[in-house]
Amino acid sequence: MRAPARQRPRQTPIAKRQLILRVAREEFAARGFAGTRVETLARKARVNKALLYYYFGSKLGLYKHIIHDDVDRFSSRMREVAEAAATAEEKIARWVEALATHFTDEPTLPLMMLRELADGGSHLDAETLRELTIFVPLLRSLIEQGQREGVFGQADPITLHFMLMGSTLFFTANAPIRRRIRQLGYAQPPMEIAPFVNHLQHVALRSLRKDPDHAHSID
Amino acid sequence: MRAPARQRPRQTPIAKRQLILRVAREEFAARGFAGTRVETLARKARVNKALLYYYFGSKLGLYKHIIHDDVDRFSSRMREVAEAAATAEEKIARWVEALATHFTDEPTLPLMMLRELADGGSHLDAETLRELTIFVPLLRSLIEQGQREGVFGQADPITLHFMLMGSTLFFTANAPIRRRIRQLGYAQPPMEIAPFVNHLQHVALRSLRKDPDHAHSID
DNA sequence: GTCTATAAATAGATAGAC
DNA sequence: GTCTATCTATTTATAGAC
Repeated sequence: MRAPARQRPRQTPIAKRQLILRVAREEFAARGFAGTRVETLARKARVNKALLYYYFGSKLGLYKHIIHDDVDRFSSRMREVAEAAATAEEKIARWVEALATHFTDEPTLPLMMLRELADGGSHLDAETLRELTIFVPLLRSLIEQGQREGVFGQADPITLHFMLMGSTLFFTANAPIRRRIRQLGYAQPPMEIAPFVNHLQHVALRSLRKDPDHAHSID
Repeated sequence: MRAPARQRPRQTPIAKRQLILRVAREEFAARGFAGTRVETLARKARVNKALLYYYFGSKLGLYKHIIHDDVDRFSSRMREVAEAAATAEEKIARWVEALATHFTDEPTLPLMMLRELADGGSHLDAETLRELTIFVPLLRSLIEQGQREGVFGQADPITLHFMLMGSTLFFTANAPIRRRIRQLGYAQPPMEIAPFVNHLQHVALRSLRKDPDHAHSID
């Protein structure tokens, strides 16, 4: 009778690999590529530096792996929203909601996106870049659906994309700065994202609707 | 008869200091704080590293000096826009225009802002942070002016701020990525900022106007 | 103010044992 | 797969001459 092909160590290899990825995602998001120390990743993941190189080849390889995965999950989620069965108005509202929810669920993503923006996308490979191009076409199809449904007028999907993505990125990533502004007593900026999402949905829908007179609340 | 207190070298001290600042601004914007090498700054400014430490004490001191100055100029410019003599509608349009123009005139600023966002504002001192709090009150006063003029309804200055600043930051900093998307043939995203500004102005004004029926073009 | 030279610490990465 | 030990190149920063 044959023994199992491999004996499992206390912690399975996959788990260690996943642990490295999890720790690295946090660190890269918090400190950026240049600011992250491989030594620190190894220490926090409780593995040796050499294991990290064994799995990912280099610090850069690890970084690219992470950002590719994260962008992939993000674009998949937004694609689902846009391709669901619902009215265009409903889906625009859900789109805004999904942006905010995804950034809340995966708070490292907006930070990585901001860093890539600042770096001119220098760590994004062609495939990752392709995933990032789906947002505008998805919004375009939503606008066209709304036009067919008779509720949307002419609108530019590019402006819409930059408006929704830009403001959500900004609001999400700005949270620590708002917190400090509060602590310093300079102002009382809001910390909750829900009211912001609600406002943004209304602004988006109002900018899209054909006949402003027919505007009605979405909530 | 007394000789001049100091002889001027071929290049005056101030010029060297300014040169260091100029080079450092570019480098910090392009590579971030952690990614910037003091050695590189010295080489590009054609001075010695030691001179940089003589003037600014440390790499961090230099960075803080720059971001403080840049934020200061930015907030001053936006304050001027908001406090000019004009209608609220006109000033909202100018506000959007000024955001875009300033980011175009000083392309390092949006990059620094994105990096600070990602870093949780860790390199922003209290005074710099205070300057950053003026945007929302300025927009609030613009909204109130518009209400007094009978053209604006209820609106949230915070959402407005995040929408305008966020989307302009995003569009501006995104230019290199759009360029690559073009080169790869994935899409033909626009490179010009003018149409984006125009759209954003309209969206902003439409979201602010009291009675959508009275909407009229601003151009 | 400006430089040369260098200290002292740390970086990313690899060799090789197990 | 995982580790210890280590190499080599950089990095920030300073001392001290001019």
